[in-house]
Amino acid sequence: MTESTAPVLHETESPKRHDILAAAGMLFMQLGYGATSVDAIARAALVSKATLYAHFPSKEALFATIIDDACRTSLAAPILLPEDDPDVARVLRTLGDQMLRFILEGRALAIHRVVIAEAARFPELGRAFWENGPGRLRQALSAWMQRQQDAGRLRRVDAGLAADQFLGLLRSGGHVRATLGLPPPTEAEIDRTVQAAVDTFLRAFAPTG
Amino acid sequence: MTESTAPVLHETESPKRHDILAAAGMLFMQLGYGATSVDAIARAALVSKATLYAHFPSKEALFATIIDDACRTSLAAPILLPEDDPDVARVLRTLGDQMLRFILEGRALAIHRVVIAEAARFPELGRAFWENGPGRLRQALSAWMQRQQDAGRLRRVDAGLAADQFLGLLRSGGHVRATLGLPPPTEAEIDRTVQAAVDTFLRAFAPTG
DNA sequence: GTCTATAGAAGGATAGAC
DNA sequence: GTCTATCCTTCTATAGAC
Repeated sequence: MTESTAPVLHETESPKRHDILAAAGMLFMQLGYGATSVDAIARAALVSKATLYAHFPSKEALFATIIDDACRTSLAAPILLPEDDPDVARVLRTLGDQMLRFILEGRALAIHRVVIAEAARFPELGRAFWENGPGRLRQALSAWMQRQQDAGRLRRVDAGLAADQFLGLLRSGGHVRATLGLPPPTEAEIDRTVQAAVDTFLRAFAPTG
Repeated sequence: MTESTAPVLHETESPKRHDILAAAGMLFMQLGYGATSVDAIARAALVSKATLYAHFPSKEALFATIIDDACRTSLAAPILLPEDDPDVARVLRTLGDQMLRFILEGRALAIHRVVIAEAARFPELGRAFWENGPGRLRQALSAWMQRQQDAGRLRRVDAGLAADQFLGLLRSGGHVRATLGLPPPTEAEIDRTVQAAVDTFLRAFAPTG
């Protein structure tokens, strides 16, 4: 309190600890849990293994810390759902575009894949991923759709189910292939997928009138 | 030729080899590549490691053989798409029901997860999974939809894209959660998802008339 | 083909000096 | 907190007898 005026959020953040987290994060994401050795992490962080074990009790704990943190920070993409925009199609197109590009991009895809890979050994990571990523978006989108229904701009249906369906339409095709390591969709394909998702969704959920 | 009348398909299939494949298949699916040791496989197969290495040149080769084989056989669920049934909704409901239950069931889900997990180390497995599973279904469904369009029972659109969308609607919600190790959807939720997928799809793709 | 026994390397984790 | 050096286990893979 009396030493510094700098707003230190994590006073436990030594530089070495930061280096370890950075190196381990990269290696775990790229190679997975099993194929990444503690030796390799220490080497990449320019740190001895003893130092690593002074900061983290085990390889498992280090992995869990990193992935959990990555879920909390890297998945928290800003969700753009302007309440007052009456153009439902435009809002969905913008959201779909951002969301699809985000989950196809390197980091989010790497997190997704490593979490699926280790969901058996680290069940809590599956939950952390869901709650910070897809679940959060589903929640926000569902609430938005409910309000659009109340405003008469969407047909009245189960909002949670409708949100799931719109997100499912976005993921259709390209995302499954990308998680399997196959070539990701091109820019043009992404645009086409988003447009098609919005079209299909609105054909099905436009207000009856 | 002169010894036996039994129709032997694979004469290279010794009983030990079969035991090894069975044991390794179970362990790899359950624990993944890294967490499964050759020792454990040999023990479970009641075979020595030397015998295992007499049949397979390496752990990697054994893994690749097993997963590739699993993709070819276990993913080849029969695709029921009766050409002559004019009731499009019924066909889609039947297909959706089978498909969704299949990809949520233990074995298919285990294969999916282990392939995603090791897609970096074994890129060819990602392709094998796609081509024998989702890709095959997409292909069949796309062709069926094309013919339904020709018969005037569906609106004329890009059939491949429509197939992707229907499959995306089916996967929406439950499947993503299941791959993350979260509780799979209940029977009732599966039914609801299938019904909702068919409803949304037909609302969007019914013939204009 | 199949076994027992073991080589040889790499894994995670720690002791002890500073 | 950080290092060097090392411990013990486990790993993949093989040699050699049968």
